[in-house]
Amino acid sequence: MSTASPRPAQPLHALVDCNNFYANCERLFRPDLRGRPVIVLSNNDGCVVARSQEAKALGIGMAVPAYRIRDLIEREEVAVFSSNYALYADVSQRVMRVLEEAVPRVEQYSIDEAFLDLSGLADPVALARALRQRVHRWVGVPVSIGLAPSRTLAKLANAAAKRWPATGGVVDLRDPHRQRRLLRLMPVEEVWGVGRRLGRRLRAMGIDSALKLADSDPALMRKAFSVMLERTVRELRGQSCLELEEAPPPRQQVLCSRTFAERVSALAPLREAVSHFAARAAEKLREDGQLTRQVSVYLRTNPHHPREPQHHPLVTVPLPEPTADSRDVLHAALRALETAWRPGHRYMKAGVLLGELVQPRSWQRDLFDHLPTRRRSDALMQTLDRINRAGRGRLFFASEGIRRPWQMRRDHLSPAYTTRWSDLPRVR
DNA sequence: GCTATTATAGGGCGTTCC
DNA sequence: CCGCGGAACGCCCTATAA
Repeated sequence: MSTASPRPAQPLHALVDCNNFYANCERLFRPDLRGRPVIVLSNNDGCVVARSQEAKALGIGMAVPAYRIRDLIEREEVAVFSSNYALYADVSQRVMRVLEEAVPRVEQYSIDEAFLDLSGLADPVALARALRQRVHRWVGVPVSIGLAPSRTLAKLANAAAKRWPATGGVVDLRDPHRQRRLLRLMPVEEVWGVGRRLGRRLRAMGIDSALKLADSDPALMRKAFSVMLERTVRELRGQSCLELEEAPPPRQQVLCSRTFAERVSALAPLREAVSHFAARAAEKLREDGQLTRQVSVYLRTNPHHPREPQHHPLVTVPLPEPTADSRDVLHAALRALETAWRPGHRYMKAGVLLGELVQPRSWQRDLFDHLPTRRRSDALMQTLDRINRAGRGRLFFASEGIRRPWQMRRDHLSPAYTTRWSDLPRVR
């Protein structure tokens, strides 16, 4: 009976994470900014969303409102950029391509991170070092790599690779003794899945380091907190609970929302904004190859001004049949807006949410359904998308408006170096 | 005066169904 | 017929992450 079946090799996860990604994207074509503090602002130039190492050293925090550090920016000559997602998405794709060419199992986890399955490799550390060098040479952005038997440990290994330059940007955390040594140094909030709130509650129980969390009783953690934290504890002990997902499950909702450049009270400009978000959301839906059965619209007044009248309605409109046609989504969104809007409020943000998504094949019209299907919808939408892929915003709906006083501010936008010929830097 | 965006998982609670 | 208890679900909220 006991023919020892070949035991699968210990799983090995690697996390590749780009360092200060947006800031380094902005520096790619600006060698004059090397060694200088660089920050990138959120949509509408509101908050800091990325900082170069030099900017972090100045004490500039994540998500700090830009207006609060205006003096510091001026004094230290910090280079400021509006976020340029077209650029970051393009650089991201190049990084991912390098990884995918070298490793068969890659899961892109976010715009600047990917998990790799390196199980069974003879010398994964050598591969990691080679990858790091390759991305730097071919794309130009620095990355750090952490290796460990679980994803949560790989995250911590990656954090260590970033924190200690002597590691050469690669940390191998396969050895249990090394794991414990690193976990002891890591504050519990640095653990993946532990945020500010959980961190505070854990500290109140005397669990202040990653090591103490790893040494806590998983069953107890499940009872006191949630299954998520139980998984985290197991992962910290080197037991892999989160597997690589090469084909991530289809998205469950599509959201398109934005803070306005100016507060908006009147219905007319809100109609334009909601039309715009609805059209954009439908476009994303088609990129995904999905259909929606439900459109919601929400509005927000400024919660930072509690003395103004507050209103944050969310109105949902079901659709008679699943669709990815911008006209259907737009029409439903405008109907929802009529219900949501109340006069006498200064709205600062609106959003369009598509829910109840379905794959086209899994949905079949019932035989006795006599609803008229709009014919040639697919062809029309394909044409619309093709034209707009060549340059966003070439074709749009009249209800989106032309003046768009609500449109976001982007006062420090970098040129489209990688996606527009006319913005290519010239070398003389 | 200015305060991000998009997405997911899970908890709590009320309703409905059996 | 009623009432009970649990499953299942919708809805809203919180927490987290990048």
